[in-house]
Amino acid sequence: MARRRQAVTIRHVAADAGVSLQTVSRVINKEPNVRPEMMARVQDSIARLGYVPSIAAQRMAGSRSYLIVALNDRERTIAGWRDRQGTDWVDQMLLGGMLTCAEHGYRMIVELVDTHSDHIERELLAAIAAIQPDGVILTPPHSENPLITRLLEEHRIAFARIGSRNAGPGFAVAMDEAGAARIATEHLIALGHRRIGFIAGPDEYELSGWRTDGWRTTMVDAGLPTDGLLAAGDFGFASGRAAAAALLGSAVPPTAIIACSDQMTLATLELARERGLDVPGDLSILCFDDTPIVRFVHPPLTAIVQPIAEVTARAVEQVIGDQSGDVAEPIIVPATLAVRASTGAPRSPA
Amino acid sequence: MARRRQAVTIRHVAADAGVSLQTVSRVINKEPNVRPEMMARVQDSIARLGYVPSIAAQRMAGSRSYLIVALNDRERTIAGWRDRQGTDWVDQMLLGGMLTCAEHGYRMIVELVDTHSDHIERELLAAIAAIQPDGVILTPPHSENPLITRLLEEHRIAFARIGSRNAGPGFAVAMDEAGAARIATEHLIALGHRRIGFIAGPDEYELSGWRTDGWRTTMVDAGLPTDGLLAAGDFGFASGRAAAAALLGSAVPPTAIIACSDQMTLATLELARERGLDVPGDLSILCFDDTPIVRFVHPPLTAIVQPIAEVTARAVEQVIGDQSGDVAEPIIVPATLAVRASTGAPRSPA
DNA sequence: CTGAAAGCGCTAACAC
DNA sequence: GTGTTAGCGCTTTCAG
Repeated sequence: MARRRQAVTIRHVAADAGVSLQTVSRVINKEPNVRPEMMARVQDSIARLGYVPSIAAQRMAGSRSYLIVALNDRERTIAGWRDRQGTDWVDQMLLGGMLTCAEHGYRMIVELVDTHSDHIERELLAAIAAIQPDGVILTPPHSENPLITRLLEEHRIAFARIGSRNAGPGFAVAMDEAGAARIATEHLIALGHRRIGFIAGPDEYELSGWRTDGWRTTMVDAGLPTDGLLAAGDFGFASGRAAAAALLGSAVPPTAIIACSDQMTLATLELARERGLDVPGDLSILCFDDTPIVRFVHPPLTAIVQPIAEVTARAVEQVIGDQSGDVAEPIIVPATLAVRASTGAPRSPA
Repeated sequence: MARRRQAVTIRHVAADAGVSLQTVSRVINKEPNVRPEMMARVQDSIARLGYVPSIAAQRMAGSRSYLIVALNDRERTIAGWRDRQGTDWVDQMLLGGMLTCAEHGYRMIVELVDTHSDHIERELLAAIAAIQPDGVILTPPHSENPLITRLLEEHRIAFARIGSRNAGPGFAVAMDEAGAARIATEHLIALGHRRIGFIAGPDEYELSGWRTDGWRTTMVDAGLPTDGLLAAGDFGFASGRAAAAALLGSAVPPTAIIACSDQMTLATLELARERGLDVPGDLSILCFDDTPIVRFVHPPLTAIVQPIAEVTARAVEQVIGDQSGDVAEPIIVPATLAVRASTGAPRSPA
């Protein structure tokens, strides 16, 4: 390795433009109180010399590091990568996060830490000490981890909690779960369905409740029944099968089912197929997560598209723009619906 | 934002342990010539105080930045994320890259730059100046971009070229394309196929040639014919369809086809289906890329699994360990085969 | 509005 | 073996 030194530093620029270091610094940081004429001269030198400030030096001198850390759960993230099921949560996070960071001259560093671990505080502190990020983006399940949020708060590092709506330290940025459930339900109602089943997620996740509420409210608003149309799962395949079996086994089974995870939806599809139900003729199926697997199955599933990229982008904006102090309202980003072949009008009007 | 300062610095540690800054520095950097007793004392202080060196300060003082930049093509990467086809190239890169970096106390920063752009040099220089990475991992198509490799070489930054085998500056780390083609071909031969078609990629990509060679050599070694069994595509769906049509339209059509991209393979599958060919009964199909889409299609496709994570891990190791000077041989990582339902014994022995 | 001085946390080079 | 000195590139004071 070469002993590397900055090729062109602020000193070169200052010399070239015939001004002091300080003036160059002011121009770089877009500070006021610089004559346009000076500014132009300095910027010209910067461009000509191809000068770019060293973030290490900037950080050292007490300014920003222009680094944002995206904190992901180690176990979960690695498992997702190893399984290769095509889940692109991280990719969408990068899409929204990196590009937004870049727009503001920042960079994003992905950091994996164990949520369960008792030394999570040490891990986080080490990352903060080493990187000295200007902000941190928390992803589930870190977003709700008080050990983490407290630490960040104490260290006065701006952070956002993705998937969280609770007020509290840091910015909460989440998808509109209830709204998504409403969109899904309304889509089915518009197709003519009246008995719409809902396979909810586990209670541990707050979002499960929001989604269920969204479905229920929409049904009630439309004057439709909800009794016997709600079943709970744990996001896993087996639980989805059981829930679907319960719904389809009732006296007057639903003509459509919304399931809150791709696995539960696939389970529902499998069960429907086994029972000789045509999809969507006999049963419309709607998935609450637009993973690739959901698109390549037959028929391709109508699905709620989670705006991960958008949510992350908003989170980054908040963190970068942090005019700290004001307790911001949670930011809620709307979801959209990808209509595919698994939903259609019920064959026999219910 | 708080004006943040390092909570606990090398100075605190030195004071706590009652030694000089330099001694602490030596311990941190595992330098020799420190008495075990001193070392223990310092390490105790470090642990107790929870000290972690600031990479900014380390870098400033002329040491390493412990940062590795993974340079990806902007357009391509973003398109992949937006399309959401489930391609997990980036994820696999992160899996291999981040974990290997972490093992060595490094961190990986993903950087997107435009290959086509004429200001690519400026973009790269800006990234280098800002981040001052200790190494760079080049991914296709950057790996073969002389503008990039020359720049890196001039700046004496260690780098690896993923997917490249040419000697030259930087470390070349690639999948064993020929070996993969051999594995694929041998798998089909073992099943009893004698007429095995091959849909190659475009010539612009060197790997196309390596794969074709692997197939041809294996066929010849087995005493099997290759005439009329090779067709070329451009990795896209349409070209794959045309190539498959050409192969299947010949006087004695192949009983198996290997296609060099998922799109071309899917095109082959579609064509087979349209022609009423049973897969794998009438036609075995093997894909040269194990993307999620390939796994969820019916039947799931037997596919070559590209060891992206492993390749990236090796690339990072090379870059970090860079004992520069020695022109290292290209590192070739073997591929594996995921056997699924799209390949089987030919119905009628050819 | 601009400049000069001091120092961020750490390591290289040199003393002892 | 260990400590001391000087500075990395930049921004923060504080003067002019």
